[in-house]
Amino acid sequence: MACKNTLANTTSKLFRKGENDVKPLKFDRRSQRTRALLSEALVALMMEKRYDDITVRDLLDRANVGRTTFYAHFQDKDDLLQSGFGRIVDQLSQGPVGAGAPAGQLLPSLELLRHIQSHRFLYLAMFRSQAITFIVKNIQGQFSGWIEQRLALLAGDHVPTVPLSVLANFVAGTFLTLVQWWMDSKTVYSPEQIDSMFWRLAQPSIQSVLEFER
Amino acid sequence: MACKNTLANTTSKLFRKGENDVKPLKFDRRSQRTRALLSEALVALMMEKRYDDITVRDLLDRANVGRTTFYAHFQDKDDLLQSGFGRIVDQLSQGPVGAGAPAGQLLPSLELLRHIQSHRFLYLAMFRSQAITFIVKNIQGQFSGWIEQRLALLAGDHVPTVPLSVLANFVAGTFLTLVQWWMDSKTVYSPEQIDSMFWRLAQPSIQSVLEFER
DNA sequence: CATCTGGCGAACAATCTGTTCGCTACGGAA
DNA sequence: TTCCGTAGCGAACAGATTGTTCGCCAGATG
Repeated sequence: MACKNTLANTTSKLFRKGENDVKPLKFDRRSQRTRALLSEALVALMMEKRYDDITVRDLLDRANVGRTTFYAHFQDKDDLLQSGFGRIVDQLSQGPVGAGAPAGQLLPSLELLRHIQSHRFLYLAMFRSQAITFIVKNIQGQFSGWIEQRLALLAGDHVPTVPLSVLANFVAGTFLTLVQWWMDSKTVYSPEQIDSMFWRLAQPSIQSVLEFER
Repeated sequence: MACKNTLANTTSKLFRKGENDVKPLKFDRRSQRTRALLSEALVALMMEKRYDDITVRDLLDRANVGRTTFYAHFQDKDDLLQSGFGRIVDQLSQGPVGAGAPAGQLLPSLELLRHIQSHRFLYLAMFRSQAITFIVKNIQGQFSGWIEQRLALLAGDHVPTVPLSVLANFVAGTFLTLVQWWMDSKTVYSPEQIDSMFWRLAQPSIQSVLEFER
């Protein structure tokens, strides 16, 4: 009802995280079981069909959960998605990236890649099943922000040959494109290999644009 | 009904282009008017809300078209989307890219950018309103394919430092990322400017990976 | 063992989809 | 201009989906 008015602000749901639900449930063992079952069901279904073709009934059947129960825990199908992927995004921004970046590095890519690998199923579902573009865009936006800050430091009073925001966007885009390729790839690659590829791809352009060594 | 079974093959609709509809309409002036109105309405609505939140009723109201009329022309909301964006994709593959590539160029980026600019509204809607990821992915896949072929020629019997498919994907990804940034950008850039940025970003990495001049 | 709370199905109104059915009116050719 | 074919129209329809309410059951907790 309320959430139907997304109206060009598709990320609005990202912000209505207030747990002011009238009937939230405790951390009973049963509750946790239900939430876990539903999340797993969603991920599993997202591997099979597009997100928007997944009906609540599908989730119920897959998770073996009653209709009432579902709506006791989540307002919405989107809410369930949120609770799963939103947590991941939060982990990203507060976890390995927000803190762990060694300051000398543009992007803690290796940490990120390891994180991604350890949640492979989730990310697979995220990239496979489309329609979650807003999450990807959100991530890309965050990455761009961080990178641009660091680039500004690197550039100093240099005048880059392309706008820094473009360069930052480029680096973030390269990373995410590579991750998507990684997810879809048949042969298995280690995070280290992907990380290596990433820098081999991104580094030359960065150097060139910033006019280092030239 | 039939189109609900997309089942992990989200691009299936791209291929059921057979105009074997039982009741296709002629090129009557009225028909064209209706189709145009509906297409415009879809694009307009996609700028306002996410594709999946757009209801057929919305389209009808916006386009001032009767329910029956809609289903006389299109099987589906997805079908309408198809008829709009599918045409664009076709133009891309058979038009400026398929033919016009000057053979020495990895990607006829400038032609593409001009094409995009001349259909700005459509591409804006396409990138703004998410959930059309499959189209973007489709385009990216095509681009990757072309680029990889040309890269293979360039590389010769060189052993690149990253798989060629990754490099191709990277180039295509860089292009599309840049286009998205272009669409979202406040300040206006000419296709020439974007093209210049694109090559400044992509070229160094390509050279580096292929180990030219190093 | 008692009770408290989450889970359950049935049933509900509301909405949306895709179709059918006559009727109207516009378009194109005589 | 006239006339016929066809596109467009609204109403009404069944079927599906959403989100809610209502008792009732059962597992968890003390």
